[in-house]
Amino acid sequence: MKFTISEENHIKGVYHLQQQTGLVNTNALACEMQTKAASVTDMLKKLKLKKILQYEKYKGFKLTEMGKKIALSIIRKHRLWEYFLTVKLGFDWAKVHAIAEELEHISSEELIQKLDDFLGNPSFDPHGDPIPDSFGKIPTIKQYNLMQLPIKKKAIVSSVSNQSAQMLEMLKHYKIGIGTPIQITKHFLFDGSLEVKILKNTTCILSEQVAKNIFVYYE
Amino acid sequence: MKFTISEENHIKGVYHLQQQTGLVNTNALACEMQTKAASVTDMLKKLKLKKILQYEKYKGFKLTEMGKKIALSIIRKHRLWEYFLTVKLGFDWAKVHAIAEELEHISSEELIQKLDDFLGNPSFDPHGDPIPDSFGKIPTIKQYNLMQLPIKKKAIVSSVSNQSAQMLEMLKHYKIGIGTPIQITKHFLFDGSLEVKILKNTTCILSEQVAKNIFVYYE
DNA sequence: ATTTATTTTTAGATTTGTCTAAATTTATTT
DNA sequence: AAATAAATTTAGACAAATCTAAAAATAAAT
Repeated sequence: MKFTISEENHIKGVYHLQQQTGLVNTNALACEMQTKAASVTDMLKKLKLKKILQYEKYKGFKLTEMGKKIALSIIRKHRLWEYFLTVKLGFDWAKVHAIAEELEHISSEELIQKLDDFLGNPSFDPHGDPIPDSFGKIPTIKQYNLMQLPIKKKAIVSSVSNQSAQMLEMLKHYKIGIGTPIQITKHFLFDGSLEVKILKNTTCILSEQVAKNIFVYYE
Repeated sequence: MKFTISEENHIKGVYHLQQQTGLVNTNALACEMQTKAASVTDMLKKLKLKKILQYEKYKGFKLTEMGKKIALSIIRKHRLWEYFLTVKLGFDWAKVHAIAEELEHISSEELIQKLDDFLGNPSFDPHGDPIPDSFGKIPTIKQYNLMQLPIKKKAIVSSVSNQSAQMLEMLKHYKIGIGTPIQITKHFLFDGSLEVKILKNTTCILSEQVAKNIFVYYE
């Protein structure tokens, strides 16, 4: 089945929200999509008709199995293109998201399969987010946010959840990126801030607010 | 200035037609665009307003200088993507056009500049069509792949699109490189293979698969 | 349990790009 | 030059995707 760009964006938006909340409501999606509630309602009717989501008036909605499959295929495209843009074209990781938002709507399945092979079938994009395979399966590793990481335990930065420009700029300054080895050397109980050693490099202090948006894995 | 996909496609269509005819007429463009004359008229009004084309009712139309610049930037994108799809992703050249029709509308200028560099600033796409540079300047010689070269016609090897190690090794063995004078002496219809004379040197047999990756020019 | 507030949906308008059918302009033929 | 044909444009309609403003349903508060 074929979808418009707007439909695809809505499907992706629902997927994103239902990851956290289970059932999604109209206002939340309107906010996520930077549009109005009335427009969302219109789109919901269309997507229900196409059996992309289960939707009862006034009662919230969520994707059907088919809807989920479509969402994952769009996310797969998005993340493969992000990988291409940073690793092959040398883009700064802060810039790739907007371009991938366009590229993810290119329709050819064969293109994505060949791109995947060309990139060496990566499992994670440059932000550390997992890239679903062609069946929609998502690779998993146990991730912990920095606040949960035991003190002195060596770990690898795997992703960053708050991708605001300010956040990315700060991490760039500290030379913290995906794959950076890291270790907590002190935990200040007063304000929850952490002293963090970027291995083979300097040490810095991160606030709790920042730390809980940085994810790592170990072993 | 920003354009919709439909506007961009019409600009490209006008450019293509005016290459041959100078002034373009409504029906011709309608045919080119697989649409109706009335729809073309609507679009012409819009593009005239945006100063993309000179247009007098009932009297035909052609692109302004600005219109030409835009057309060339779209053609540039199209051909760079075609190059990417064949040379980097290994697509069959027959399949790349449709995909490039979508990719050419991705808007980022930085993307195209980086893609161009990544591909090594190629001058011709895999069909031998010239790729305009970022100023809209078009390289002049036309390239043909060996399958398209008329028999007995003397030509010069100008580029090789499939740069796999095996390919390069084979070419090295036959002493075929950029600038090598070459001539087709026989075309075996059975399997599409060619008997090729490397001038001032030996003769060899090249499979169709190899031949279509070797580009030449003549005169 | 009413009233008030919030959320969601409907109703109707707008924009973009397309269409058909009719009218108009230009070109061709007799 | 008048009649006919072809090309082009206008007028009006339609679908998609959005919006505003008002109505309806649900949730929260007194």
